[in-house]
Amino acid sequence: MMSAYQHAIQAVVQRTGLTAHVIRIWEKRYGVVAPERTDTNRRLYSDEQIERLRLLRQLTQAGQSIGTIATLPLERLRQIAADTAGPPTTPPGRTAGPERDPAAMLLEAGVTAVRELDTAALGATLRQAELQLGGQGMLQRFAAPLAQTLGALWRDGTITAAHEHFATAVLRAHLARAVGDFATRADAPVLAVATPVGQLHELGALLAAAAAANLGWRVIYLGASLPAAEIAGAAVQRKARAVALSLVYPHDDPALPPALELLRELLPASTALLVGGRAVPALRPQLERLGARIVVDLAGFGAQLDALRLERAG
Amino acid sequence: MMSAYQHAIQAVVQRTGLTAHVIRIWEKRYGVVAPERTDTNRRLYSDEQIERLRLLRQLTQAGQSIGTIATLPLERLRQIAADTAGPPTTPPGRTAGPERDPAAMLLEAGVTAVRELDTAALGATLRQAELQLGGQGMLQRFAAPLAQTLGALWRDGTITAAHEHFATAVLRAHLARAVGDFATRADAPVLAVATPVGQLHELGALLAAAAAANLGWRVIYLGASLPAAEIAGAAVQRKARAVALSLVYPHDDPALPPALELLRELLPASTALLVGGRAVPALRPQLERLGARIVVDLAGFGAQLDALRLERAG
DNA sequence: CGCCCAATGTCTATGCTTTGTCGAATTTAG
DNA sequence: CTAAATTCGACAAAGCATAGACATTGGGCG
Repeated sequence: MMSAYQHAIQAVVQRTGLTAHVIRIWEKRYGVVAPERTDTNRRLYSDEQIERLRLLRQLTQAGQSIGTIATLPLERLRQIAADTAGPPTTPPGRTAGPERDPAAMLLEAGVTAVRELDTAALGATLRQAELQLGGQGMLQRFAAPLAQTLGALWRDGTITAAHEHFATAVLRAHLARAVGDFATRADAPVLAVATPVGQLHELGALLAAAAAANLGWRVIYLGASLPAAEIAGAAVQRKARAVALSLVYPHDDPALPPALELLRELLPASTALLVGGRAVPALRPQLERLGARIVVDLAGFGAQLDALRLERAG
Repeated sequence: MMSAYQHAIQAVVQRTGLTAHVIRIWEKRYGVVAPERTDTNRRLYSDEQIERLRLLRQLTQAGQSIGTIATLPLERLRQIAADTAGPPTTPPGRTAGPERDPAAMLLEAGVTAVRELDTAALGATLRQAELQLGGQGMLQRFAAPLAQTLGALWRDGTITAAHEHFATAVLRAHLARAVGDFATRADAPVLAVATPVGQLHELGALLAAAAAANLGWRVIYLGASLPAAEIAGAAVQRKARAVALSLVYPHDDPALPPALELLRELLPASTALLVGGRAVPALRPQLERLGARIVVDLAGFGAQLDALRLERAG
């Protein structure tokens, strides 16, 4: 998703919740963005421009007037969004270090904060990551790798379950905030995200939830370890277009296959089933039989969501 | 930071909870603030002015008269607000609302949002509660009762586990944000919050964590279902002054008493053990023998924390 | 004790600004 | 060929500002 691929205006509409009319008039009146054009004069937006529009919408909904924020640079918008949401007392004072890869440095800082069980430091690092990398960037280049790294450190005993729980709690808070912040359009498709019974690791599910929200879906995040019937019930109640599951550990829980079976059975055929996580390879035959869509990483997940949207739209 | 950015009046309305009318009339009658103006005469407020207005609103709601505090310097307002917020915020004067209790209405809205799995609505209600009731008020009069209510509705089958998980996830995000955002002093005492193995309900623990953060503690939130050794390890690593446990369900887990025993044994004597939750009565004899401090509600929890602080300080 | 007034929040009326929406005429995609 | 995008112009809804009226409340004071 961080590709240089250019999006048509309709995609921007879906991701931002703005109408095409508003996007064009903002461009005309305030010079909000200057999209590329095709040979035939269609607008083509970059990911960065989309993020900018998304922030502008978020801020105008928070009471800022479009006329005055329209021309501010992207980082400024991110910053204003950050302290408009949070308390005014936010003096992070942290300065970016040397030149190296920002994501790598942030990761290092994150791991250190987790080792030291330092809530404030981890929170600051997350905010920093969002500021420097943007929404999707924070997810794909910071949060997801951090979760991976912590999982590895936990398995080899370098950190304890307490550290892992701690990190989960803090990450959770930030990711969940992202899910809620994206005030999407009322007609956006609905996605339910959960983890089946016995699957206690919920970071993957949260990453998926945040990524989907970022793509303009309305997300119902149900948390970890839910019975299939409950997941299906929620999905049906909200007429979800899709259900996303994260399967991480244990890989070989005997309760898992029947739960998946039951879930697919209880869901209407029009509701897609997306499954991702470290435990997926072992279940591949069953998943394919059930018609589940297998997700390999966050970028792939985004692609699947886009595809789903088109299927239904067409 | 160099936030020289100026906000439109609508943003001030959303961030202070005042109406535009009141903001203007306060300016006119008392010279509360002197916002910049645009070329077209619109008001532009700085972050500092917004903070001032927010404090003024908070104080007038606590019974102060606007006329007498309108012109006080910002420093003084902060100071008064800090004093006023000290005890459980019970505005002495105008307690009897002309309409119904605002907390009750918010609760109703919250329950409805949960029933409908509406992330945005629940988030909005939470923000509303924080604005109307203040930090501690939101916790004691909204979040805690909401958790109670949802627990009851779940036990009698009115809502499903999915609803409960959903609500937990959203509440978690908001409460955890409160934990992380509080800019606490580096010398504040440390509190570790968790739930022992087998105890999956973490809302109580989160409420405790948020309340403690609100009172100026540095909180390490470890989440649910952690082995005693892990909890103790984290507490020792960070030299926690106290460990808070929330015990809700099951009441009669046979693994619980030994876990508590072990935890107390692993913790240094200087670390207090605070225990609360619905499962506490059944364990009272053991808890008393262990010297644990029993917490009955959030207000009591706050009192215990204050006491702990004094003990060590004095 | 009762009356009046100062304090304070709410509401209306009027004139500008700002901002979102719509329609029409064309062009392009699929 | 139908659906969607583009530009341009016009329009209407909502928001903001000023001034002033009005309702309520809580004392202060005769």
